[in-house]
Amino acid sequence: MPVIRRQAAASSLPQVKDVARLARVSTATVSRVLSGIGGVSENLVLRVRRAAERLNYAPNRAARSLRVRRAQSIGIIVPDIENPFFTSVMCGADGVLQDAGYTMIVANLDENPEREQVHLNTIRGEGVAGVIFTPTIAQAADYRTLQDCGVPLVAVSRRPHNLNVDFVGVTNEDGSKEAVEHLIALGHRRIAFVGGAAKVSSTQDRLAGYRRAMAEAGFDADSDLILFGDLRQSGGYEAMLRILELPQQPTAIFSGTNFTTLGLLRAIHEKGIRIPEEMAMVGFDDMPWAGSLQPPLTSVAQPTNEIGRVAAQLLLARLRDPKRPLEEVTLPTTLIVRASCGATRHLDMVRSRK
Amino acid sequence: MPVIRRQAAASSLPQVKDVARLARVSTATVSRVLSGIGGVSENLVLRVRRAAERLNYAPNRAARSLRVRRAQSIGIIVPDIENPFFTSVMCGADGVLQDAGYTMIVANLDENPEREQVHLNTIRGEGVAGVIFTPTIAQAADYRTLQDCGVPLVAVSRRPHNLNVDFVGVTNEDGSKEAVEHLIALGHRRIAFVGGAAKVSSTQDRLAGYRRAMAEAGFDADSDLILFGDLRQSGGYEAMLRILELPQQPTAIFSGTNFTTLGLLRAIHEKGIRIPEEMAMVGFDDMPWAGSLQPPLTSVAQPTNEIGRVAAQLLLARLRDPKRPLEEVTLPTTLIVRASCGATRHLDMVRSRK
DNA sequence: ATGAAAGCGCTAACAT
DNA sequence: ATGTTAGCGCTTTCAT
Repeated sequence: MPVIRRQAAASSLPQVKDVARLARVSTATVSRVLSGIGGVSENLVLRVRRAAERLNYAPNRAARSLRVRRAQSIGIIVPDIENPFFTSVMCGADGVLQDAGYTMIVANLDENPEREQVHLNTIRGEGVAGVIFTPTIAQAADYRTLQDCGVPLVAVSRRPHNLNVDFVGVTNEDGSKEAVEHLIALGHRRIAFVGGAAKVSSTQDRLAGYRRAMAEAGFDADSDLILFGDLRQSGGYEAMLRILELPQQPTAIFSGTNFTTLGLLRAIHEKGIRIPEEMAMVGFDDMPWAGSLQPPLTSVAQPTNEIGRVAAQLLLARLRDPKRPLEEVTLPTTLIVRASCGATRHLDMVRSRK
Repeated sequence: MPVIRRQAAASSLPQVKDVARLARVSTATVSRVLSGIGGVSENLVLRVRRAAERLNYAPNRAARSLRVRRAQSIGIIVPDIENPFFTSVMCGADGVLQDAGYTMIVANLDENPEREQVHLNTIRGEGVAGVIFTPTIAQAADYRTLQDCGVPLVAVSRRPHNLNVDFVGVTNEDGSKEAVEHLIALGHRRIAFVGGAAKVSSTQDRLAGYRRAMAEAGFDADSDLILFGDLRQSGGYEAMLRILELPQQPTAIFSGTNFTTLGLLRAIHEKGIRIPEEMAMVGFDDMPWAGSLQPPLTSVAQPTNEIGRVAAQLLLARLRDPKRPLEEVTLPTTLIVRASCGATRHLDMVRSRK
């Protein structure tokens, strides 16, 4: 015998069947019109469109996701949502994704790797159509679980280990080399490298650029002068304190990432060290306010918005054609010369410190 | 007669029924255990938990959303995802929401009000459990559509017009007054106010604080000295150019929002004006690098993370109890004195410019 | 070109 | 305390 059920409260939202009734067509036709499949007479298309508009119809995305077994959303996993590099990347991706009708589910790891697993499970449960992420420390297996569900992944900024994914990066090594060569051209010989997280590919590539520049100039890359912080300001701050305790000080510092640079600056200001006279400086990552820093920062700028845009485009391309070959895009960096490197001063002044 | 249907490809994801089978219970029991309703024997709870873990089960959130007619996600609508104020708020909200099992759907208006309507429709379609937003220009009706669907709203930073929602703000007026009084105490009489977007409540409150400080000190608030930019650096930059064309220059500027401050600074640096000697400055909004700016910026700091946290908590509270009275939380600002206001110099030097 | 209806995976009402 | 099963709103197959 049939079970008697309480009727759920009618949704205040219009549904396909409301649109269908108003347009005097079937729900199938409404769906066909609104998803733009085609194969519907012009007449009905018009009626359906009008009805949908009249009712201010917004399709229930959960129902759609359930039916097509894939959500119209993509997950963005960022190590730190407060880092301007990542927000700028997100902003670039957002524009592209929004135009394609995707929503953006943002997972902030907040430099807290335990969160990664939780987030990945949630994202798997969301049935997102794809994921844009920046690899943190150890995870390949977790991301592979997503891949096994057929969710395409695009890595940004850091090259993931043991994971076949599309990738968007920049000329980390050449950009760093150019920056260090610039310092060398200004007369510096003892140049420190302060990287962000030591193990990520971007840091290693930037270190490689530093080493190449030093080697080609015939200078020692004194291992005392190679330090690592993390991705917060504190890492740079502490690195600077360590540098100040060195028996033989560098005359210049190349900083491998934005927050490290800010941390270094903070320590330098606290100690009253003058830039660039006592310490010259170039930092990887430009920031919208880099020109208003004390002093204006010479930096290696990444095309951050473009990185996000390309990442989103790669994802959409793969959604369209899952079989396409893996793609790896490397975008160019730009050395922006401001005052912190000392390029605007006489070389003698820079060198006088030795 | 029954219609023959093509079987959809079996999902590679485990489902409730897989967990149920493995645990030798019904799907209802699995659901009860995993959603923590209670009323299940300890024995079965254990078996279900174990089975779910073994299968690495992640519930299909779309199916759940469809069934309970509400997603486990909340929408965050921000005017500009690249503005550190909003990212910091998002970060605070994220922590709370994540712990409560919600995902965060981020909609970036990118200062583009047309996008707002599109985003609101999408968010309505997502069936989010709630929305945290910062009102932009004109919208009340659009947001009301959401409210009519029973989606609770929390406004952040700017008070929305004609909309009954929970609200998290800061002591804009008192914070600004304190900042301007600080400048007055340093001997300034001609103090300019450069606000962000003129029409939003936060700008107006900050202007009110400026006016009160000036009035109480018995100074004119010369209307020439009250300017507005927008929420990008360019607004501040252009405002500074206008200030420089004034017949009688101010000796100090109080800037109403972070990007405006950076824009002002950029113009000031370009013109080679010395801060604070030729122009003293205090800005609303602290930034993690405010101490590394040129010169270190005296600012009115908002507890940005806390704002986000409180917003999320208000939302969760209302989800628990939709009937609770509307709440309005005002968090305190803090004046952080650094060098840009000239507090570290002699008064005579500041005043000497007149 | 259009419509009827099954079924996506979950939850909760109802039955036991 | 546990199980059975309808149905959330959509898309899509199949039938016409």
